[in-house]
Amino acid sequence: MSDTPDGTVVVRIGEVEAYKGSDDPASHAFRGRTDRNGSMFEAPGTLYVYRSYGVHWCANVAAGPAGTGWGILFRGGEVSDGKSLAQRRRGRLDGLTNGPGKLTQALGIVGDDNGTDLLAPESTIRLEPGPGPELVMATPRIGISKGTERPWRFVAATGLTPAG
DNA sequence: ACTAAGATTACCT
DNA sequence: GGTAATCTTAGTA
Repeated sequence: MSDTPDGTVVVRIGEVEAYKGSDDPASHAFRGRTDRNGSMFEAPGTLYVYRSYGVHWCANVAAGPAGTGWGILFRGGEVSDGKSLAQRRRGRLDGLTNGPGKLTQALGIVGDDNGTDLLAPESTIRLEPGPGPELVMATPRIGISKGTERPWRFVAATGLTPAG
């Protein structure tokens, strides 16, 4: 209910995927640093934004020591504040953050935001700590053809396991 | 220089 | 279930 008046969208991230740089054939950083993936090689906390399928923006955070190219892709979450702004950005009322491109659009992140320090208090785009999930489910990552044997997609859950 | 393949989404039948 | 949209990198010539 408490939409922030200054136009802020807050999302509780509930689904991520890990990409381990040169050790991970599914990673954009597997073959080393390029113009596109450079920010993933910066200090941990640096935002890496890439154009997906030539159409959507997807957002990651550099998550390893500088130079490693390790990163975390934000895939989904729940809007906890600023829902009306997220709806306006998405152009619809539902399905606001259930996918990497959708989540990024709901947060208003675009290519120009690539390289932002998500841990700096003055950044307009920030990553902040919050209460952890009750349960984390690990599954293979979505939409990749290599490295599928690694269960590096992590989904927040509560209550009982899928098996019951 | 040219072609193929993507860490996806929305809209069509 | 199928497909268009259309940017970047890698592989081939």
